[in-house]
Amino acid sequence: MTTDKPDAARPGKTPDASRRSERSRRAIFDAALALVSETGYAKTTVEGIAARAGVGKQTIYRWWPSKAAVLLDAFLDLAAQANEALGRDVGDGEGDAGIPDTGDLAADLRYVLRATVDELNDPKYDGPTRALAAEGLVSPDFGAQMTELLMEPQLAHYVRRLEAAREDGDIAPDADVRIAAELLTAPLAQRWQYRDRPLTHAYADAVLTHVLRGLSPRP
Amino acid sequence: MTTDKPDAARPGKTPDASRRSERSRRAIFDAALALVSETGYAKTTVEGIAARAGVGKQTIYRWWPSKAAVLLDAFLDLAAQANEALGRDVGDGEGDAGIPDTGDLAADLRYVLRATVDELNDPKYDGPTRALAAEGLVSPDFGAQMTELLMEPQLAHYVRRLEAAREDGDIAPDADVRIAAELLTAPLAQRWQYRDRPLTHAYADAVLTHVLRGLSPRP
Amino acid sequence: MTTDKPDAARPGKTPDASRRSERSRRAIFDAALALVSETGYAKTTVEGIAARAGVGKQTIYRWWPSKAAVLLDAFLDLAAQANEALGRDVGDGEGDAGIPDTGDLAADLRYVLRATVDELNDPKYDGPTRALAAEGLVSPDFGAQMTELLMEPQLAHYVRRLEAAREDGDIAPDADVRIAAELLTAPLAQRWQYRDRPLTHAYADAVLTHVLRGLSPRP
Amino acid sequence: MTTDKPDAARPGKTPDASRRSERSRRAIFDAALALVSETGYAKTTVEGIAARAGVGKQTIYRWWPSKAAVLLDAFLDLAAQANEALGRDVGDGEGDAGIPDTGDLAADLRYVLRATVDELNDPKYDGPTRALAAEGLVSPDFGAQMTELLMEPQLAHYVRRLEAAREDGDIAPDADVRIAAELLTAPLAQRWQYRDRPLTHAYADAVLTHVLRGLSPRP
DNA sequence: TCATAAACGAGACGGTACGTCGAGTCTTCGG
DNA sequence: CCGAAGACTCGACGTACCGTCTCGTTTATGA
Repeated sequence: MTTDKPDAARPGKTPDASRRSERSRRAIFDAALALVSETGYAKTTVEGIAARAGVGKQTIYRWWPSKAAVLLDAFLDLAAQANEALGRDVGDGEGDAGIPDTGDLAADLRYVLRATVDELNDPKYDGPTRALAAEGLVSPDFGAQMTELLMEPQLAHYVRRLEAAREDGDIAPDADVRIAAELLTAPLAQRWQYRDRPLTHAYADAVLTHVLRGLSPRP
Repeated sequence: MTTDKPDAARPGKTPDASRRSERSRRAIFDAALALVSETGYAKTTVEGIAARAGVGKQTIYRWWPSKAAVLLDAFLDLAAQANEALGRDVGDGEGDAGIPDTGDLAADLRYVLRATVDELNDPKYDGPTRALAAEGLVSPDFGAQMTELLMEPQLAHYVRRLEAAREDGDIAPDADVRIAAELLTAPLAQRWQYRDRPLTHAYADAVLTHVLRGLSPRP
Repeated sequence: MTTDKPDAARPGKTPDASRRSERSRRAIFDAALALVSETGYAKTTVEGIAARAGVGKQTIYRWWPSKAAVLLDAFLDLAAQANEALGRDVGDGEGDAGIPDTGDLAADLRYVLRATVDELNDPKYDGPTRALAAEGLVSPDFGAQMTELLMEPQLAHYVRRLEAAREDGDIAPDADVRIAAELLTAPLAQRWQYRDRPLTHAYADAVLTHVLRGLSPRP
Repeated sequence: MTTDKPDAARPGKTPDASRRSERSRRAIFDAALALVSETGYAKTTVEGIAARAGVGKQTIYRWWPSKAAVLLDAFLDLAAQANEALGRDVGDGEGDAGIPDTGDLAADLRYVLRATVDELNDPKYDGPTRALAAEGLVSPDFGAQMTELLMEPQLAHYVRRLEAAREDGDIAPDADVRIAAELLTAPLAQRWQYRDRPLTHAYADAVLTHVLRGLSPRP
């Protein structure tokens, strides 16, 4: 779930992960998220995180290669905690619970899309999310990690639910579920990114309606 | 077309735009774009741009408030040049030509979507575009400017073409053309951003197909 | 007189000395000397000097290669000022005034040796002098500079005065004036260095007596 | 002979000296001397010594308060070994053997002064000696220890030999033997320190000649 | 047509943060 | 149960850029 695997990834001496201070790790995550929320990503410095966490700078550089990596880990940790709190921690600990399948495709998707909207609007997530997205846009390696750890798992849930729907005959047999998933999520992300129009439940519902219309089986 | 309007916007003494050196302006744009392409946005510095352009640092700070603003202007300038080269410089110089209306909605949209794909895949645009998007994600003011100057005009073209189609009866009268426009462009942007799947003409066509199916008038 | 000649000595870009801020230079000297006196050399940091002088660290590193070099310059400056204050600024500005020649060798030497004792006992000079001597002991290049700029000129004065005395027949014609000069100064320096016995005028006089006895012309 | 007496000197828990590893002690001395000789005092670090000695850092800090103290001990140990090798280890283990008294004062002094010159020129001793002297110059406590343990015993030998000579009538009865001792040793130390002129047997002989001339009894 | 005021190149300045190094302390584990 | 190993906090290092501020040097009107 985490990214701090310097085992073989980074050059130089490899620190002994078994001796790592969990106390410091937590403090660093808390400090990083707090600072990004309070002052924005650009003004958040490694030095600041260390000071706020009551930790030596070296303890950060020992375990992460960059500010962005710290934040990604902190964010993943946050997400993991959230899932755990939901009592839905299933399977291999990968966390996310998937999309419910009540038999009513529209209702199920509406539920998760609205949840996504709420999350994107939550200031607690907004700052860090923007920071990560920005970093991922600009640095390919980091972006690859984000896509793999955050984005694709998310899309996979949609794909699975849509596949189930296709088997149930709820959507056209020739529909491309991957594309359908992207049609559902991308517009929300774009509104969030552009910031010029409100990102609301109503908007999510409208997107859903249009997409489902295109997926419905022909008579 | 450009953003350098310190006339009333910035505090302090206003430089006399009429005496501005066009030579320096061009050199700064070229240097900025080159450096972003070559070394990435993060490693591009104002000092570096100035050195490469053979220009004093102050000449940059005199006309732009930040590295991002320079790049945005450089990018807009690049786009303007591209449009001019196409011989389509119409109207007030806003440049973009809009979406052709041949009567065949699918064909028209396919054309522009494919062009968008090509542009996103062009390394000349990729670096600066990512840099700008990243900056916009993280700094609201800058993002607002980007949305207003780059994104919304783009979406507006889709909206206009789709409205025309609706009047022609090519799509359902109750379709929300704004949402339709977002459904068309957002998935492409997302693929470009995620970087884990190829962004191809075929993909654009598939997205188009799915969206149009949802828009088609009911019999 | 000063050491800051990066013209050809240091690698990288050479700063333009003509644009140098005299204000900063003075502030750095003052801060450096004050800190060394107050807290000792080891606890004096470049960062501390910069802060105390109200100067950016880079402004120090731009002009000096190390803490020790700053201090050497500060010290030379101090000495130059002292000489200037004495109204004895003669010749090429090298400052030092030489040893008086009243015709009475013993009296002349006693005068300067006692002055040296006073200087070594002056807390204002003690700290910086020890710091410089320590640095010179350990780093050959720096030591060479010190010897050349501080020590040898000093010895040269004694040598000149002794040569005059030899010509006057005040000391044996076969006496080695260089060695005599070293015999006069080295014991004082050693007492100062060892710190376990007081360095007094009486001591200087006693050394002088013994040395002169060895130099006196045989009857 | 050694300095490691944390018994009452240092705060905190006193380690049990009886269980101390002689193996580690030796390894630390060897490593310290080797590193100082090879890379200089400033670049020698406690971490480096520990690594080279195959010893934990704590094992050094348990027994010595500072890098300089380690080196002083190592140096004293080296000197003790040298004396032992000469088979002259007499008395309380203080080591040094004193100056021979063959009846020929000049010859005896020449012998030890030349030996001193050789020692100062020996690269094995040069590095550590400079390091210790530098530290002693700058930190009074350490300097006091050095003076007491290294310098004064040395001078005492000269004083004793000169007193014997005075009793034998070889030098003037009113000569100050302490000052004479300093006149003999200080110039050598100074040449070694200044490094700009060769420190040779001839130089030692010349110093000796001048000093003895001053000491000789008046006819 | 030239005087003069501006924009310009250059780059030193006071700062902030970087990423690294070592000091000295504290904890864990193996012989 | 000592000692190697090494992670920890702390603080300074020397570097890179930031954005501001002079410096002469063009340059391009407008008197």
